[in-house]
Amino acid sequence: MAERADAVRNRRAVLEAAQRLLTERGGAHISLDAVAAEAGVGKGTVFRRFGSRAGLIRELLEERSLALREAVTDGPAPLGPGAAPRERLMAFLAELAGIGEQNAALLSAHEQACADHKHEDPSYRFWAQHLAEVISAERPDLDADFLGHALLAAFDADLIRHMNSRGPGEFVIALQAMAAALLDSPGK
Amino acid sequence: MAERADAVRNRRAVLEAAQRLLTERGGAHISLDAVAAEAGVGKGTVFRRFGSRAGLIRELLEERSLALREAVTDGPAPLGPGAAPRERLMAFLAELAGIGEQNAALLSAHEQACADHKHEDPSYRFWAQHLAEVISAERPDLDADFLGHALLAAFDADLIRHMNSRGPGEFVIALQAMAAALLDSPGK
DNA sequence: CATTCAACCGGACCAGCGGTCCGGTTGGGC
DNA sequence: GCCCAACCGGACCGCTGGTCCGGTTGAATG
Repeated sequence: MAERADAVRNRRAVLEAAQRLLTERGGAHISLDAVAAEAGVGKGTVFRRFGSRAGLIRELLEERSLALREAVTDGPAPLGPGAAPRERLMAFLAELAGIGEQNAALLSAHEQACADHKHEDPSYRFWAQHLAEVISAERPDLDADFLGHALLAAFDADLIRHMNSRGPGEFVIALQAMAAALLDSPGK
Repeated sequence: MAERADAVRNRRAVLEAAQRLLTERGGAHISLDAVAAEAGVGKGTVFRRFGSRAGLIRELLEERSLALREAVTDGPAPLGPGAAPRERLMAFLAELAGIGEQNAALLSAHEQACADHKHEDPSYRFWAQHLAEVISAERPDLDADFLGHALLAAFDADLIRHMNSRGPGEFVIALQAMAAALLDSPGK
């Protein structure tokens, strides 16, 4: 037996409650007491399901980006393996930026909760590795590993907000322009 | 009267104690109780001097980077106003990276304490503006403002640690290579 | 040097947090 | 219908950032 019915029900309730608090209230001050209360559940339940604050945020983020992950590993062009590396990179950045723009609060919470442990986060690992692969495929002479991390570092909640204040979509545009400049830079 | 003698003494004691805790102990778990105790001072004193945890970290960081700031505004080449923009950019990145490598714990603490308020931090504002100016001087066609923030975003404590694990100085090299690629990218 | 008082100090205190624990409850296989 | 492992709630703990106030001290003044 994998998981009892009430356990499943509570897990979903907690995830939805957290999402609700995160989007309705502005900041990322989401306390686990509040999440438990909003979910109509005891605090112990939250911790049994998710282990810790970081675990909850992580799972929330993973849920949000699951579709993207699948599209990348075995979806159609331009995200999937069929497309050219450059197209995959641009499409991936656009898609991830879309998630970022619409989940700024979640990103903030993630930065705060998982600070100094990004590399253990499966979502982050996947993103970084995908970026590195696709950059390396297009430009084997560049430091693809570093550039992947650097591009992800640009998904800073504060920076996204700053760019969004210029207008919707400005973040994606600037990010893609930067990636294009890197890919088009003259080789050594 | 600006500040009483004992006030000045305590301010320095607190700053030094914080620095000591930050470098001696690994993590950024530096609690203000601990800082006060290490400084041989009451907790109230810490808060009266620095307002909050963020204020303390901020001032610490500012102290660390004061020399760099002065060198940039009116020092000699390659940092100062006399040098060519490209040289200034590279030298500035190298210098800042040096600070970053040697103060990883401080950077972590800063990220954690000042998250979502970077733009209010005077040090950060100065850095971002300087980067934007110098990038814009070399490549007016690029989005210098965004690129400045993006370059600073790469000063992620986790990323620095990751690069340092390859070997000393690897972070600077990769960072400068990225900046060079951006500056050398073909115009539109 | 004595007086005076605003600036300063220490640490008790508070509210809220992440995380633990355990006595009671319940789902579901037999 | 029985039974027990899985699950639940919420009281509880230790710690943290931040506040407050009665007592102390530096230094300007005469």
